[in-house]
Amino acid sequence: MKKTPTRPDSVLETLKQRGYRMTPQRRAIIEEILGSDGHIAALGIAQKLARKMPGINASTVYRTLDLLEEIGVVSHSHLGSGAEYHLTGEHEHVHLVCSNCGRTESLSLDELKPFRRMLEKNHDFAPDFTHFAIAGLCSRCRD
Amino acid sequence: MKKTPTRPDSVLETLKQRGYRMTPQRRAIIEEILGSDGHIAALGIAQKLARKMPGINASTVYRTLDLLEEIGVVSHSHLGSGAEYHLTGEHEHVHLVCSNCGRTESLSLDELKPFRRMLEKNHDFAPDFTHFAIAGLCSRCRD
DNA sequence: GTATATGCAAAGGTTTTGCACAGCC
DNA sequence: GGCTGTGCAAAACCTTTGCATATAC
Repeated sequence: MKKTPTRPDSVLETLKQRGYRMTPQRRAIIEEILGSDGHIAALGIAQKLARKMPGINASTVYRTLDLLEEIGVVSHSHLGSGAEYHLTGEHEHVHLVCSNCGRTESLSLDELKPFRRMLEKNHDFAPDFTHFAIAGLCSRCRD
Repeated sequence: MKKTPTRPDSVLETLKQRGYRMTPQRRAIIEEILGSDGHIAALGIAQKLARKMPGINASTVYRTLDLLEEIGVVSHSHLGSGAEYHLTGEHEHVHLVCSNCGRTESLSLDELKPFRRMLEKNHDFAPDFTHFAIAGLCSRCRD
C-alpha cells in the first residue's frame, strides 16, 4: 500500500487557500523538505538551498518553517540534537536512536498500540510518539 | 521502599578516586543538582549558583557537567527544550510532557516493561526511556 | 498599488574555547 | 611546587527581530 508522494504544489495550494503568497523561496524550502527523505533541520535547509538559490536567507527559512508549522503542513521532532522538520502526516514512525553509535531505526506506530492504550487508559494521556525519539543501544552496541 | 538520598560526599568521593580534585565549585554544582528535585539545566545551575557563589562562571558549570557525565555520576535528558541534568540512577522515570500546556507527568519504568520487552525482542534494541520525554496531550488538553 | 515576504544586519541566548592565574593536593 | 581547575573574554553557533526594500497578488 504505497502512499502518493506529496507534491510541492499541494502544499502551496494550502498556502494560497489561507491567503499566503507563493514565493520561489517557499517553493524551494518545501521542495527541500520533500526531497530530504524524512526530516531535516532548519539550518540544513538553509545550507543546502544556499547552493541552488544564492542569497536565500536563513531567517526566511526559519520564518517559513514557523508558518508552515502554524498552518499544519509541517511538524518538527527531536531526534537527538535540535529540531528536525518533516511533512505532517508523512514520516509517521518512531525513531530509535543509538546513544552509542548514533544510528537510527524506525518503529511502526502499530507496534506501539498496546503502549498507547496503556497511556490513554492509565494516564489519560494521548501520546505523540513521533515527536521525540527513543534513545537506547542498538543491536551492534548492546554488549 | 525509600532510597537513601545521594550525598554530595559520595559523588566527590568518586571524583577523588578517579584522580580529580574536589573544589568548592564542584561541590556547589553537585549540591545544586541534588537539591533540584530531579533535573536542572546547565544554565539554571549557573544562575542559581550565581547568588550563593558570586563569580562562579557558566563555563565552569558546563565543564563540570561534562566531567561528571563522563565519569558516569550524572546524565542528561531531553524533556522539551535543551538538556537537563540529574544524578545517574536517580530520577528513573519517564516524562510525559503535554505539547499544549507544557505540564509534565511521570511514568514508572514498570509500566513500560512490556514495551521494553517488545523492543528488545523484535528490534534487538535496549531502550533508555528516561533520555527523551514522551510528548502528547494531557487529560486537560485532550479535547 | 498594497500588503506581505525577503534580505540584511544586528542582537539574543546558549555553549565552547584559549589563555593566564588561582588553588587543590 | 606542579598540575588541574577556574575565571574571564572572546568566539562559535543557532535563532530571532527590526527595518527598508522587493515582489506576489
